[in-house]
Amino acid sequence: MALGVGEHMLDSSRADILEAAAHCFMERGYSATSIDDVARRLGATKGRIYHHYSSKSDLFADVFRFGMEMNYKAIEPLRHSREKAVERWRKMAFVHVVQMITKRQFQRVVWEGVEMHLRGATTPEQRTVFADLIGSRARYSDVFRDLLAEARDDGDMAFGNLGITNQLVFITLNSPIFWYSPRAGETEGYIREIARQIVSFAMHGLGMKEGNP
Amino acid sequence: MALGVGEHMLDSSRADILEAAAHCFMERGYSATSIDDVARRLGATKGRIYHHYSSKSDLFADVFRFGMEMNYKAIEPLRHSREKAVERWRKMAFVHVVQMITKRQFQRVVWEGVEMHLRGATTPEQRTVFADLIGSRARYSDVFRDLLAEARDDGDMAFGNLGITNQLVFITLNSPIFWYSPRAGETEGYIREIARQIVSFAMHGLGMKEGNP
DNA sequence: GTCTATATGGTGATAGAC
DNA sequence: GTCTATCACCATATAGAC
Repeated sequence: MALGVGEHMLDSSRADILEAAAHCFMERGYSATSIDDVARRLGATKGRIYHHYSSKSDLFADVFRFGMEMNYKAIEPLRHSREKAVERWRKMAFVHVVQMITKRQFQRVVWEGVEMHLRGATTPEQRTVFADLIGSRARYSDVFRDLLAEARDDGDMAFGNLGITNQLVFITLNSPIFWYSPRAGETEGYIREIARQIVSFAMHGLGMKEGNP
Repeated sequence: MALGVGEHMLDSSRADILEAAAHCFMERGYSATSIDDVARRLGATKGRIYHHYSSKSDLFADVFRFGMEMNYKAIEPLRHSREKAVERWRKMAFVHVVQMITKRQFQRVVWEGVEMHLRGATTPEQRTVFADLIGSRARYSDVFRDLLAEARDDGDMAFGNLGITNQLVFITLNSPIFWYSPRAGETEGYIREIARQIVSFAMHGLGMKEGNP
């Protein structure tokens, strides 16, 4: 029940599988992860997984989907506030980074899913499953990109090529999925402090003054 | 012979294998790449590969090694110049980014090698092979980090935590391995312009004024 | 719903011809 | 030095008991 999302809840059996799968995919990557690995982490056998998912790529896609749902949910309250674009961007960037840190397993899967798509490494059948996920992810990225454009028009940001800049910013915001490692006694305040430094770095790169969310 | 490195040249047979392997590992990742894939790309069979390398991880390690050798070679002339740290950092960052773009296959393998190490996904025997490679990569990163510290002492940069900042900067500089895609009629000037924008973004993030290498 | 087989295919690695 | 078998193993996915 900890994994409630949007208007519906996931039954706990499925939530357990998602959590275990996300963790395994994060640790070993899609290809090196076997269904047996996920089952072992669940303390079960693969029969249980195949009862809920028809294939490994189906399972992977559902983890991907759930990761994106969490992201949209996190920024939703901030998207349509009446503040200036630069301020909306700053707050959204902050909660995005916190997501990257606290939901690391799922965000790594999202990243690898995008990677697989960009490399064209997916099989034809996988493309159908992936299509709307990749679209969802692209639209999510566009939300941030459009705010950058708006903030530049407002004169609150200064940068060169919009597409490249958004790539640089996004990879900066996503980077903790690669280098952050949780430590004992990790507090919410500690995580927020890390996130603050990352957003600050990105904002400077965007030609802005300092700011504390 | 195009792959000459350091004081020695690689025999062309081995250079061909390295190039093909790098390309396959870039496209599919380590685990999803089979020796047959590499052989197919060579227009050969795996007998040829196993004559030069005793295992898949050995081959991967050699691609990793070669990628790092290229990196060290690229920054070597700049490391010990007598300019200020901030200026040395800027020039080294620039050639590093150009490497990321122009030697993308090898740099992706370096990235995945580091990833595999961080995830602890390597088998005990692989750790021995990887150990010095990871060390080499860590020292390479430290070269940049130490310059950041020096530049901050000089009063030429302003940032918070050194370790986090170096991670953010490094991931920014490395990012084209993920999003850059070569296009027809790609000129050296075009690549340098992209690199210039990336370094500029990073430098702003480091609390510096604009600069054109 | 979850388990225990088991069918099936692919992959790393080796042996031996040329 | 490269090729053509071939082996042994592991992983996806299924079938059917409980």
